[in-house]
Amino acid sequence: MHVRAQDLEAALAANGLRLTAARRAICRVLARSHDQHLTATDLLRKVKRASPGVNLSTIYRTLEALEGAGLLHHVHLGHGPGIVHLSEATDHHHLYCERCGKTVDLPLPELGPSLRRLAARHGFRLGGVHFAIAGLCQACAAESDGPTKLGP
Amino acid sequence: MHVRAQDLEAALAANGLRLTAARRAICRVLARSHDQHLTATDLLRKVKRASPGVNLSTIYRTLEALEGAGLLHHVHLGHGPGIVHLSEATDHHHLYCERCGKTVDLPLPELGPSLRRLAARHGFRLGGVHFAIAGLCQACAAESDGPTKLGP
DNA sequence: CTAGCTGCAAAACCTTTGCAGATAT
DNA sequence: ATATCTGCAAAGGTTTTGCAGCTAG
Repeated sequence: MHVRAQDLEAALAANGLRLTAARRAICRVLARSHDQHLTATDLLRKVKRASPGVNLSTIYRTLEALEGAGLLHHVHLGHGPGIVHLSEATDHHHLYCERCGKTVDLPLPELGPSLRRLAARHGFRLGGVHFAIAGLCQACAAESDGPTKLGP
Repeated sequence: MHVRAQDLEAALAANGLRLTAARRAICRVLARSHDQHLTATDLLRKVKRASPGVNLSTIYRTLEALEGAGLLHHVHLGHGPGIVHLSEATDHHHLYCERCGKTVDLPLPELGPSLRRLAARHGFRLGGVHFAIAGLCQACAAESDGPTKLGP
């Protein structure tokens, strides 16, 4: 099983943060959506179903608090808004298709020493998963090679 | 030697685009700054030294035209504005320090088969250099491990 | 001549911030 | 009781767009 809303709430409390209705609602949505890629606005829409009064700035401030407590990260897949990721789910990187936006989760163990060693050679330690690794998915790559292969 | 301004101008013309004073100035700055990481605003500042009247929207529109003609790409290192890269210089990827913003160029051959093969296993072709690979540079990684190691 | 380019101003987009009032502890 | 959190509204930084006039071809 995955992180439950109450785990998130407990962690908030443990970090000296207050448990408000808005935060409870946000934690619930986060726990329930652990396998999705939600933007702040997506999150607001879902939170509003339970607590209609919540404002987007509360979403951002709560995300900031949760991120500060190490409970989640935000990830940039490409242009546009960042998405939210529970920290338990940061065991994978993201492959992101620059053309169609498709993403593929890339288990960190699979990333293995290869990229890490390469980065280390330049004095870098590979960061978390804050930015995706961009490329083209199969479909878009094919389209890019022969754009009108099958066309009239 | 690297791409010259007149090469860029010729390529513009070859793509049916008009050669205006603003575009000439932009091409000159781009050619001269091929080894730098310029944002649109940086570019404007430099262009204005030769052509004071030029507007930021002209910069964006010209970059769009040049990008459409395959002459340059824009790259996102992290949060904040994108930077501009002549296509001839897209033979390297970027390592980007999430903390201090330092970047290191990573020759594509050095990226080697490792990451490429990993991406291929998921049906992806590693894209250009549109987004950087994020991590922590040596200094920031050290600081992150022992924040107050040397402090008072 | 006319399609395309320009400057200006205004908007779009995502995110952050100031403030006065409400709330958890 | 009081430090923290909230909603609202307004601003922030980057990029895009509408429009009327200018210019390259």
